[in-house]
Amino acid sequence: MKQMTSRQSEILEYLRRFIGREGYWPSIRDVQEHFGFRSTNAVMGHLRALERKGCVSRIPGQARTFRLLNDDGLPAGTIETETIPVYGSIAAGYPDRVESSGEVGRLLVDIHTANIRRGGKTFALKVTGDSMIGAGIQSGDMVVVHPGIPRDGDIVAALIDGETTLKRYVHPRGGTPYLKAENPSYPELYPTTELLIQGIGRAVIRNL
Amino acid sequence: MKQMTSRQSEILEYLRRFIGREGYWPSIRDVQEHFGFRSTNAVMGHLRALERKGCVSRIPGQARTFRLLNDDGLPAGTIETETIPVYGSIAAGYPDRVESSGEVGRLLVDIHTANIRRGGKTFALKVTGDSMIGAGIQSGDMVVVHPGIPRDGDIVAALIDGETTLKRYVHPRGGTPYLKAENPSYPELYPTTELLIQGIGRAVIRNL
DNA sequence: GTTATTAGTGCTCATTTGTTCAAAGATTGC
DNA sequence: GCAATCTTTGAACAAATGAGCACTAATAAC
Repeated sequence: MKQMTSRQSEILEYLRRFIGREGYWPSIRDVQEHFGFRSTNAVMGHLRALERKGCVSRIPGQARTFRLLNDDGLPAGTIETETIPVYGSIAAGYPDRVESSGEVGRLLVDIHTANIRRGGKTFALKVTGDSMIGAGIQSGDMVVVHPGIPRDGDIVAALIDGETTLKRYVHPRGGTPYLKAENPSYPELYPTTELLIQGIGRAVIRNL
Repeated sequence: MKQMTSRQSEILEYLRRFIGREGYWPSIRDVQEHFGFRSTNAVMGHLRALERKGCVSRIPGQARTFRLLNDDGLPAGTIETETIPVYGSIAAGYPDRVESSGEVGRLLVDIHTANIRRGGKTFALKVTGDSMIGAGIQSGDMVVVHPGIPRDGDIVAALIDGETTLKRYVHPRGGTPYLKAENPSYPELYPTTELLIQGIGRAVIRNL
């Protein structure tokens, strides 16, 4: 992004605050009035400059149609976030994202914090039991889970006998994969009928 | 929120998607065109209904000025979030929120997930060491910390000898408070000169 | 049947709003 | 000093846009 004059930053900042506060964009005359200009053209000049410098984009001729752009020229103001449904337990198959059956809440986090990619069918589970205590996952913790193919050592949400459990996925070279609890008092789980991995654990969130 | 007809939900959903996709609100005629109405008044009718039912609010006579409301009648679409600075370590006193000295990143989470209140001087610490391993807090975890007065049993970020440590705060009835690690190989820490509590741990976030 | 609600058409109108032309003062760099 | 850019004024215009009136049709409620 090119160098901006102080006046131009002021205008940009006003736009940012306005949309944040009101939820819609200001009109040219809203900007004019706020800065005390006696002509709308003062605003126009600055907007042209901001557009030229790639900070803002607009739809010509249409009212209150701004877009804030960042350095890459992509729509900004939006740290990439995801709204993730939280399930207490999952019965079978992938949980339907729209359906709220068993959904006990939602969490909104940015994708870096949750360690996920966008647009996936990410979901979260509320952990019960102490089988993963050795990995620092306690009862009541929330685990963010992303569908995918697990690798040896990943913590996964797996479906065994119609119920979801959180375990470590172990896949020895040349052997068959199994599940391992991180607690000496729990046995290893070898797949009897099938081993359905619902997702790979990406993050743990705990409220203290 | 009162009962909505299916058509009204369609309109509402279109508004939601439009602002999410384009970043600005549609005009009445944008809505008209999308639904194939032959009159703008069809849209007006639905908008009046949505306003009456408290789903949407608008500024009369002004272009593209919507506000989505949720059940309480408060502006929606905005789950309350906080952008929290992450520090690797904190030297002394409260970290300056604006200053990025020692700031190693930021995380954006909704206030329920992070278990915090709005507007506070919340910050996060990247944990090093294994002194809290017994409480399920490992090296590399992020701990969200909120300033306040700790109670017995809280996990706190405390300043001891010019360095910040994460420990459990113990305050026996009638005694002096001290800090306790959740790891048998660490000793209890009794305040020698002073015990400055920088904040109370509210949440733990770990990337797997 | 009557009444109320929802869903629409068709048209007109007034205002909001973006845009343009012409011009001038201030500031900076050469 | 002079050119270039930034900043602002002032007036006028045309398109975009919300809003109102009259009327029709379907559906459900009483």
